[in-house]
Amino acid sequence: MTSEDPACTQYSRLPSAAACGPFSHAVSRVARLHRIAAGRLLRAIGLYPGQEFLMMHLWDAGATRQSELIKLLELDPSTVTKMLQRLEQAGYVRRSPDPKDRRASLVESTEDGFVLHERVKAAWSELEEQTLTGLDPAEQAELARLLGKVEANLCRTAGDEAGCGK
Amino acid sequence: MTSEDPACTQYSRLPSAAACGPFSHAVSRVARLHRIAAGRLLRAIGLYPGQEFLMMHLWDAGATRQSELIKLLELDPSTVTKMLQRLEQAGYVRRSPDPKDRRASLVESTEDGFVLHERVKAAWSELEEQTLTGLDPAEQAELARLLGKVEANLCRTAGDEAGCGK
DNA sequence: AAGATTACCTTGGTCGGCCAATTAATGCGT
DNA sequence: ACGCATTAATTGGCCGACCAAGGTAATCTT
Repeated sequence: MTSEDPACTQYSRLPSAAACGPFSHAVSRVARLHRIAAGRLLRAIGLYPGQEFLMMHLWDAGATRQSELIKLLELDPSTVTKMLQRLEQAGYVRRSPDPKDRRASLVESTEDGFVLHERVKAAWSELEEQTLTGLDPAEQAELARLLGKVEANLCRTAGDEAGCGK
Repeated sequence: MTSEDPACTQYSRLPSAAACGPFSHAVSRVARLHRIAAGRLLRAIGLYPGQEFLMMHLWDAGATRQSELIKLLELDPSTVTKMLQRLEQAGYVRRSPDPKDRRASLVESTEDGFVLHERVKAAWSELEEQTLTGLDPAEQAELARLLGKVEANLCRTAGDEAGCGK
């Protein structure tokens, strides 16, 4: 293990990226690391990053219309379709046609799916702890506040074209 | 300032995700929105999100060994390979065998690639502005500091297994 | 010098995510 | 009632990103 390039936190010799948009750069890096951490934790319980959100909604709300999931997760319809196909094949999810609307389909967690609930909660707690280690409550609150502002910013600029605003 | 969260984030009726890991959830959302914003800006100039980092390094440092790019970008080797294949086919990048090491290959930006430089810088400035709108300098500094801590956290937990800490 | 190890890159597979275009069902307007 | 727009979901294509395996070249070991 050579410690040649502590690539994680060296802003010393960053490329133009840092000069152009240090925050965007930081956000990208944190996002990637966070995703990796989530992926590692979720893999152990048989899910891929992204799927846990969908399952959480299902655990939370029971049978849900697919279009509702799309709105809730703010994802592309095709993304949800494929995710559901995989989750269904994995046995964590069941889809049935909505009797009220024959073009819609209702999604719900299977028994196997519910089994994951506790493990996913544990994994997320672990992830949360990994993320926030060393941040005192005041810092956490400030981070939450600032992330909220950034999210609102990005959401607004994204919203004028495609549906972010629920 | 409280949970008046406009449109995008209704923390009021969030699923278990928020209860389990509000920060992880926020990070995921910000990451996704940020990526979307970047994608929208980059698309207009012929790049996909992620490629701009690679090009920036090339513009910055000239001909670079592929393995160096992998270390710099902290990406999987196969990711870089495929990205380069696409960038090469798009005409933005040129690869040549390294005379010093016949298994390595040197990557450099083409003329067409350099043309993108200014536009990418502009796009990133725009992205940075979109991200940080409404944050005063003190908030920006605090956000940078906190993101740095989070990054270090995630980097550390990622490092004990695979290649973040090099 | 021959063999084992490591480094560099590629291929093939999987997933999340997007867009564009399609089909099917519902609803609305006249 | 009929036609037309809207909504629900799917398919196919593309890209970023990961892992697992593989092949070749350089280097270290013996």
